[in-house]
Amino acid sequence: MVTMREVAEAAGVSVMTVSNTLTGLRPVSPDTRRRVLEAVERLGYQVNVAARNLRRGRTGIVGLAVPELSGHYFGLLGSRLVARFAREGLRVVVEETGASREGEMAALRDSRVNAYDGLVLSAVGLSEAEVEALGGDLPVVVLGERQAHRRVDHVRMANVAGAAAATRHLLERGCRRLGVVGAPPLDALGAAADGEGAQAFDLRAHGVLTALREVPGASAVAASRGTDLAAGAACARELLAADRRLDGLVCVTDTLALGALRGLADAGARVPDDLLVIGFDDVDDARFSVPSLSSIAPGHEEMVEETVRLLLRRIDDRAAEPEVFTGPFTLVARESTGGRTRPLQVLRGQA
Amino acid sequence: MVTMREVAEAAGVSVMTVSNTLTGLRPVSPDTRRRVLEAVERLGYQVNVAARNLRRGRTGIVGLAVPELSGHYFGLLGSRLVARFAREGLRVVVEETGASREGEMAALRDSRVNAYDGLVLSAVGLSEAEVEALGGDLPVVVLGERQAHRRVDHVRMANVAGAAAATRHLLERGCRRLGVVGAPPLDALGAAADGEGAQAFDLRAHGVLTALREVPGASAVAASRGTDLAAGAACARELLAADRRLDGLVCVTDTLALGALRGLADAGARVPDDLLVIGFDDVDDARFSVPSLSSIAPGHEEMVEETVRLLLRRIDDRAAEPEVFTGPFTLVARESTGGRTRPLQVLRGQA
DNA sequence: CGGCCGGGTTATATCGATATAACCCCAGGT
DNA sequence: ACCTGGGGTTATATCGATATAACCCGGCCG
Repeated sequence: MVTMREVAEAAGVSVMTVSNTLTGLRPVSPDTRRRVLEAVERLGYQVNVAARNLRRGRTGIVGLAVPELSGHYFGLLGSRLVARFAREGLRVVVEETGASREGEMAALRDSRVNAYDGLVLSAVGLSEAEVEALGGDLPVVVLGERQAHRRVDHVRMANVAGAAAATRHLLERGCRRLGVVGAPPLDALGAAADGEGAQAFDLRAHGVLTALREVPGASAVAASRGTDLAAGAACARELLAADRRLDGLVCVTDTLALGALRGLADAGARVPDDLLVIGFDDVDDARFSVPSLSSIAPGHEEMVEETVRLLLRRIDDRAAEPEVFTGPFTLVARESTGGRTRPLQVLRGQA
Repeated sequence: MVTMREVAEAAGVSVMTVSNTLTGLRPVSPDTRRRVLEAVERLGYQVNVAARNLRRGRTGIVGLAVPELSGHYFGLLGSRLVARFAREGLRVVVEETGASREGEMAALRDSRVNAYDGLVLSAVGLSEAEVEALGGDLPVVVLGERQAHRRVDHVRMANVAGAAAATRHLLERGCRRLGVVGAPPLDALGAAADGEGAQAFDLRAHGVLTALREVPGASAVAASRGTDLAAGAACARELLAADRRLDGLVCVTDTLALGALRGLADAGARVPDDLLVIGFDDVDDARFSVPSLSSIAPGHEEMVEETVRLLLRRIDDRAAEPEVFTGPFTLVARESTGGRTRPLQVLRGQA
């Protein structure tokens, strides 16, 4: 490995002059600059990032901790964040938490031990207080809910409002006997959803309830068996078996909804003829499933933008006042709720 | 940030003794060990990875360069690789190449500049010679084709054999007028697919041709418009519009196949009643689409295992003899080729 | 005409860990 | 009794870059 010292000798200057020409932190005469660059080129010099990091105290790496990278939503999110951070000259290390407390704690520890410049944590297991405690002075932006004290930067979706809009969409189209896929039993929900430790899914279920109460005679039952496609299919079959007259399905994620479409097909139920289905996240696949899936689009662009902004801000100033950003949302009606193939923008709203 | 020196002072020993107790590289008496660990605990010491890296010349990070993380296949692959490398104590930095030469060159450069311990490169744009030249002495494992000289470690799929098996599956079920989604014009294929710079998709198309020639009276036309869901849908519509009597569709990836299912639905064609569809990759969604998608499962497990093994081996020994590993494959027949909902393992084969 | 200023450059200390070699001391072999 | 050996420990050099302060020199101000 060719070092700065060798470049310096080749160019007949000191290492600091080489450093200065390369970083541009201090002025260098045009003549020396040329000689240095020429030597750099000739020797094929590349900075040793480890040494630079040691001295600078920065690594140029941020962590991204998500439940699992292969999910529809997190794949999308990861992809966008990687691209966006790249524009800021930051690289992204991916950690998978498995949506567990241990996984999230490991991600935080890892980020500190390896001195990442910051961490984007999609938190489902840890509370804000725990994140704050475990994170120490590590810059962290949390994606998700559970913000009780607002002492950590948060980027969240319009979960309640979005889910309510989704539900109203079904109700407006005549649904009265709803199934909710991916939510805890609805009667147990009240307490959790309003208060402290509510998860995104709880909040979405809460949004469903909110909309449901606006329409007399409308009812809903929930089922939950996980977050993957198989879970969606299983829940759909379960709900349909329990109530053959079900006429609408609100799924708390598109992954669950796509699985549910499969489960309904298994059970011989036709969408949208027999019942309507709507999801949440507006992943790419929603536009291409058969039937195409209506969904709540949570402003991916804005959320990514804001996540990056907040993390950079905090890296820059650890004492900055914590912010909570809630993305906008858009209801996208497609075939699964009786719409046409081409997406129809029905409603745009804020939390 | 508390340093080793402070721990040493607190424990009344030298920094080297602290280092030794922590790394375990040299023996330390039980008594001192206890004192050191106690001091570490009390002060909340954590090693400075930048300093360790500088000294050790390793970073504990490997790069993973894929066209885009949000694709079905690459999300799956990324997820598995991240998990698998984690077991080896390695973290993964994701780079998106956009399937372009420039992106792949950037990934290689980045990996060298940042001194990753190695790089897993899903190469579509660069030739092996270019990878070798640009990579320098960086340990690299290439996922994909184009290995001409076998001087770089490769992990590949049974593209030809797998695609041939997929095609035979359709032919056995009576298809005679096939469409190939994601392949270049088939008559232009011969030259490219046998020889040097063949891409995975070319090889799969080649496999289709191989099987096709075995059945007199069978024909195929190809269409290609990209690699995403929209491309799959567009190709399917295009092929069907050109030949309404099309009775089978071989798609070079599941993403294209899932898009194609959508495109066929748009055109009013029923799968599997009017025509059969098969994909390649066996992504999660294939099991849950409607109809569920038959596919070639390329031995994800083995490929990931082998990728990690080869990279670790080369990190350990840059002069090791380059290897090419070709994964096994399995044909999974589902509804889209007239199978039942539950997957049916029809054929297991090697390249 | 002397002192000050600032562009341009350099030597040196420093970041925090690890490799190296030297040291001490006691057990065991001869 | 002496030498050898190795467990346990330490001081110091080192990894490769950057921060710091000092230096040189020509121009400008008073």
